[in-house]
Order: sequence, then structure tokens, then C-alpha cells
Amino acid sequence: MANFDLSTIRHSAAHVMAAAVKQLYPDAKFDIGPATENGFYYDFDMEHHLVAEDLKEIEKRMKKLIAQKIPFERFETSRDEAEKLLQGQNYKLERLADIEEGAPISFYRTGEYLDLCRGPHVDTTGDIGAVKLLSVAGSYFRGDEKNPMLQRVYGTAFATREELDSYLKMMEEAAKRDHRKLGTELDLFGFSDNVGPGLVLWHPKGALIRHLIESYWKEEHYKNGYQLLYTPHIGQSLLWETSGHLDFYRESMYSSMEIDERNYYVKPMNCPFHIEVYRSKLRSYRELPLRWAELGTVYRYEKSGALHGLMRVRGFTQDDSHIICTPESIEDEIAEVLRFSLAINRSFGFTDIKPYLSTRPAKAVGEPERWEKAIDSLRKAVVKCGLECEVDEGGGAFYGPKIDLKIKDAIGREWQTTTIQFDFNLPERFDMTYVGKDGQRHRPYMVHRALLGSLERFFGILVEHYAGAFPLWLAPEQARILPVSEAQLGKAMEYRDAMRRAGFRVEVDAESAGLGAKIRAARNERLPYILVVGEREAASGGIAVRSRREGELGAMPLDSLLKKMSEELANKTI
RNA sequence: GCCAAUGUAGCUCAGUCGGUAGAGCAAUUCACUCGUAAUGAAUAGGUCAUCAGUUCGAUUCUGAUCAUUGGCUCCA
Repeated sequence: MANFDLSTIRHSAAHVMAAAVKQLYPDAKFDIGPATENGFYYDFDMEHHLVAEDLKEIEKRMKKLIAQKIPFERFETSRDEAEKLLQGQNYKLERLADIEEGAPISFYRTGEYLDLCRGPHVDTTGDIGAVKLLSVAGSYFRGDEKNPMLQRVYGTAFATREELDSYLKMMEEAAKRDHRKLGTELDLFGFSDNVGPGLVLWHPKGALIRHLIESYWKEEHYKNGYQLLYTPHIGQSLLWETSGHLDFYRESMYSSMEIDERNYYVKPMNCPFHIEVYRSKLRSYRELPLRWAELGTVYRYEKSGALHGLMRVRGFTQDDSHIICTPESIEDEIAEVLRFSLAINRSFGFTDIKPYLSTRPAKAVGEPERWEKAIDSLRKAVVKCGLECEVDEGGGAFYGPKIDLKIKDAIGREWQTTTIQFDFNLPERFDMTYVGKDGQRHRPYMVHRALLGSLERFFGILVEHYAGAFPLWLAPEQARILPVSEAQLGKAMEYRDAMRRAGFRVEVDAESAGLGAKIRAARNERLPYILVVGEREAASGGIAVRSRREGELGAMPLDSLLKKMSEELANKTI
């Protein structure tokens, strides 16, 4: 058997799925069925609304077709002939019309099933090792919400059964560490219908972790030459008219409130406020660069269907920063902001980081030379950090080029955290200037930067990365002391107080349950340290230590434990 | 916003082909005082998401609304 590319196998599996759907629902009209990163899908339009149960039947038929080892036969036709073959398949006909004049028009036949397709495909259906249908969802034709909605069936395929099984296992693992599930289980955060969708309530444990993240973030910013700002949650309409948000972004903003006959809007961004601080006085080139950061809470009206746990919410706190500098220092500034971003991402345990550069789109504001200089500085910064970046030509926003950082989590999924974006729009709109050496006014460069993205989202990523088992420095409860019986309760309190004085977050389990039950509870809460005090320890002055990472370590004096924990604290990733 | 599915106790879920609901865990109380993943018993806890309609009667059927989930779209 020939070795086929995974995407070829998956694309062929999509054809087989279409063939099976055609058998079951002869009225089905077909759109396209490509391979994706993790599998494949096919879009259909038909009377019958598919439900999960139907997928089993489709899958059964697919397996039958695969067992028959039906060959994939390719042939080319003229456009006229193709139109005849696709009669009644209006989506396919539209796709046919997309094919450029002169380009070959090819079909693939698999038994009774015929599909307009560029290929390539496997030799026979038998070359598809293992398939599994996963879900059914709606999807607009050509991804445009003005077009009709088609039914999309997602599936995945692998060359072997083993590979499919390990993929499904990974999916299971991902479901187990889902931050929404762990958020409830570990009582970290929640939502309330009375408050509203997409508005997060941070429960005490989650709030403590957030506090630890924020404190560290602030400290590092001061250490690295940033200044912190606080700005209001609302601002007058004039601000948003000047920034252009009301023109371009209004449908994503919470509607205005009238106070003293003036309209105020809840901020969807922090930038205009930082710019107002900049404009509060005449600025000299001598005070640039300015690095201003704020944990700024913003509100955006995200479409209801887009909300997803902590990953996509309506109220969130950006770890925002604006860097305002001269053209002369832009290169150094960008290199520095990238270095800092990488360092912070790494300190949260993310070591696999990839930059993505997006360049000038067709519609853009700002002088081309400025764009060139900006893109150049972004490129140089990446090289300086010893990384390589993928380039999305023309993928930048209209107001400037950017670099996004994507991190890989513990089970290999990519998440975008950091974004470093030039802005050629707002400095113009707000007429930001500084006085140069020459005594003349100049336009500064402005860079937006969010390191973690939003605290909500980053927290969600952290929960999934660590599967709820936070490293010692972030664990809301670092250790719990379990007295074996009530007789040791006093001793346990003594230990607890000593540990608290040493700066650790420690609780005593005073339940009248058995030791086994207490250990089980503490493990389920993923506590880094479980400490047992019984008669033996009370007598000897030590404490029995069980580490989440290292297992049972036996009894040791409290001082040794404190030393061990302090050392562990220094390494933020364990 | 669109397509589809789901919504029963704090959590995870049963259940009622229309006669107002049940388990396990968690909680509370009592007993037990225990040595490394669940001590026992009792108690309490629900307008069955909300609002309408049909019906003698609706958690169950119908409709609308809200929320959540999987996608699409969006993420100036």
C-alpha cells in the first residue's frame, strides 16, 4: 500500500462521507469537502436536518465503502460537459464557475459517487485507514452570513486505527482539562444569568490566582522600564468620534448613557485614554520612549454565538500597553518589547513560542515609508530574539503591521497571547506630537501591546495548560495540613501559623473524616502539598510531606519543608 | 446574529408515553478519633430555565423568550 499524505487521506475520506450521505439522502446538494488541520468536513444542503444519531449511520456506510476498496478515478472534461454532470448541484456549479478559464476541470469518481475536485486522492477507499465522524454544525455557503446556511459534518481520518485512537484520546484529555469544567470543579470563576452573558464572576480562588498574576505583571513592568496608568471605564462620545471607534466599531460597543446631556460610552479600548494622558502637556523627544501600561477593563458587545467560557467574553481586562517613541528608537523599542513579551510568556511555563508577522493590507492608513520602517523593525526584532516567524502578507490591520505570539500548551494546542501592533491611525486622529531636537513638531510612533491578551482568556489558557494543577507560586492553597485525629488539631494549627508567617498559603483540614478521605479531597483539589500530622510527627516535631510532583517524601522537620517550598517557589513553572 | 442540540438539587445525571420528581457526590446535624485516594446514620435541598397556550390537570405537548454547547461569522 502506498503511503499517502494525511491531508490526502482526509480529503478522500470527505468524498467517501459525501458518497454515504448521497446514499442516505438522495436530495442532498453538495458544496465542498476539504481536509482541515485535524480532519475534514463536507458541507451539504438538504431537507433532512442531521442529528448526532445520523452520523452513526453515515459512518457505518463509510466503513462499508472503505472495506470495498473502491478506486478513485480521475478524469478531465470540458466546461460544458462539467455543467451537465453537475446539473441540479447549484453550489457545485458556482464552484465550477470559480475555476479559471483554461485551467483543467477534473472530476473524481468513486464507485457511484462523482465529485468535481482538483485532487489528489488515495488510490482506493481502502487506503483510508480509520475514520470517525465527530459533529454536525451549521456553516454559511462561502462563509458569508448573507448566504444560505449549509449543514457541515466534521470528521477525522488517519492512516491507522492506532493514530485515530491516540487522537481521540487527546480530545478526551482536552475535554478533561476544559477550563469551564475545571472552573466549576475547583470553584475558580462563574457566570450568572442575572449578571449577563460573557461577564465573568471571579470566585475567591480564581481571584487569588488573578491577583498573583497581576502582581507579578506589575512588578515586572516596573522592573522593565514601564509606567502604570489607571484610566476610567467610560468616556465621552467626542473621544470615540475622534478615535474613529464610533464609525468603525459601533456595533461592538455598549450603547451610550446620557449624563448631564452628554453621551458617555463604556470603553472598548484603553488607547484613547492613554493618548489623552500623552496630550496633557507638550512632549519633548527627551522623554521618549514612553512605555505606559494598564490593566484596563474593557467591554465589547460580542455576538452571542461567539461567547465561549473565559476565552471569549464581553467584559475583560487587557494587559495593555502603549509605547510612544521616536523613529530613531523604534528598532530598539520593538526588540525590547518582543524580548520582554517572550520572557513573560516563558515565566508562565510556555516555552514553545512562535511569532507571526502581519504586513500591510490593500486598504491602509499611514505613509508607506512608515510601514516599511515598522515592518523592518518587527522583522529585525524577531531575528534578534533568535526566532523565525511566519509572515501573513497583507494580514495586518488597516492601521499598522503587527506581530502576534502563539504559545503551545501542554497538549500541543496553539493559543495567541501577545500582540504587538503599530498604529498609524490614532496618532494622526489625535494629532499626537513631540518637539524634536530641531525644535519642530514631529509625529511619534505608537505601538499597542498586550502581553497576555486578556486576563480572563489567559487564565483560561493557564487552567487548561496545567489541567488545574497550578504551579506552587500560583496555587491558591499551597499546602493543607491534615491532622490524623482531633488530638493533633492544635499541632496542625501551630504548623499552619508558622507556615503562614513564612508567607505560604496554608489551611488545616479539621473535618472529622478519615485520613484517606482528606487526602482524596486534597488531591482532587490538586494541592501542591499535603501535610500529615499524627501522633508520631507531633512527638518528633516533624511533618509528613506528600508532594503533588514527587509523591510521598516521608516526615521532615518544618524548617526543611519551608526551605524546600521556597526553592520550588523560585521556579515558576513547577 | 445564523444553523443545530441542550436546559431536572451546589455538582454529575436518572425519570415521568400528561396526574407537581429521584440517585450519587457536596452541604447540615449526630456518632466515630481514625496513619496516606471515599467511616456510618439522619436531615435539609427542586415553581423540573422563564413566560404564554392547549388541557380537568403541564416538568412532560405546542409556541415564544433566555442561557449554555458545537460550528459559521466576527475578533476595528
